[in-house]
Amino acid sequence: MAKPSKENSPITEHLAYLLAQANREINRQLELRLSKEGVPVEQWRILKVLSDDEGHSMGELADAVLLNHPTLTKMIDRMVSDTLVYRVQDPGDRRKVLMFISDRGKVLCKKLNSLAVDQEEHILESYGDKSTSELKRLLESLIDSSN
Amino acid sequence: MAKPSKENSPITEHLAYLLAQANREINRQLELRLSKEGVPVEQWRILKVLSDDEGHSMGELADAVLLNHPTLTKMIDRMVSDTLVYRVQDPGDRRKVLMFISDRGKVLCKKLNSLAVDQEEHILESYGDKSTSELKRLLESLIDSSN
DNA sequence: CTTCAATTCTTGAATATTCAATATTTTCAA
DNA sequence: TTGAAAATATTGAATATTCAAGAATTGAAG
Repeated sequence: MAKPSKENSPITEHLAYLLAQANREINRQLELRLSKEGVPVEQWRILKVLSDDEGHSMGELADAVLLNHPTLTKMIDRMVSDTLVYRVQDPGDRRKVLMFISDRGKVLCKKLNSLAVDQEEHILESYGDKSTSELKRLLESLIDSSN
Repeated sequence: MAKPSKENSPITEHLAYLLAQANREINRQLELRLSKEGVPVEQWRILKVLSDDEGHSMGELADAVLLNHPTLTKMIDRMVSDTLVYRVQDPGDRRKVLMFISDRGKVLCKKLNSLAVDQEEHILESYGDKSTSELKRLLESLIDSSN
């Protein structure tokens, strides 16, 4: 009898694949909702992070919203044009730029938040309360264990 | 006392964000290993799917490896140049193209599989057997419930 | 049969992302 | 204090992805 080997297990059994698939699907759904306001998911994340009015450097922000630095810079350029956010040089360390959300950005962010909440509720309905919180817990712990 | 509201929960509590973060991290690790052979994750997925020697249409393949059609076409072009895969017109429906893996592709795929297995084992070690299989189960069920 | 809509894949132009290099400022050791 | 190394953000060129349109084939209604 052949030795069972992990090496030819189908792609669909790999954790990396399942994560990619789930991420793609959930992201697609969220994108669909946010497109009502014509805003990409990444911009919503940026607005949400900046909502604390504390001023975040580009580096912090890039980490928080899961974007590479140059990609973030260019996206922020667009958002500045749209007057959703603005740059301020960090007075304490002039290498840094602090990003802030504008009033217009806050108004938009509120609308986006409620669209996102819609989605989370939709997931809760079809997937269940228990599963959702358990999945969140496991994901957090996976992320933790990867650092 | 203020009504607790989901609308200003931090981004890090959203399922969509946790999935994106976990996916990014696991994918980064996998990428790192596969880069030993100079192959992007998507190409490994393609090779793996084609490993059954059955011949898959571009549409099937695009679904299976989570890529848009035009992106897949261009990636397949590269892989054909590298003689990892080849195209055959479907005799039963000449709109379709059937993709096959070459011998060279199979050799490469084996190496990649063992790099990927390395990673899965690394995850099992740091994250645990129990958590891993429970996470996989929950992800599968989330994907199911989204269709 | 013929024609028109649907399916499948590819292409080219527009857009977005990434890599490597640059500019600026800070840190810190000598 | 000075000078070299590190940290931060941006830029420009190379690369990759996406959108919309196109070409080929099939299906199916009249």
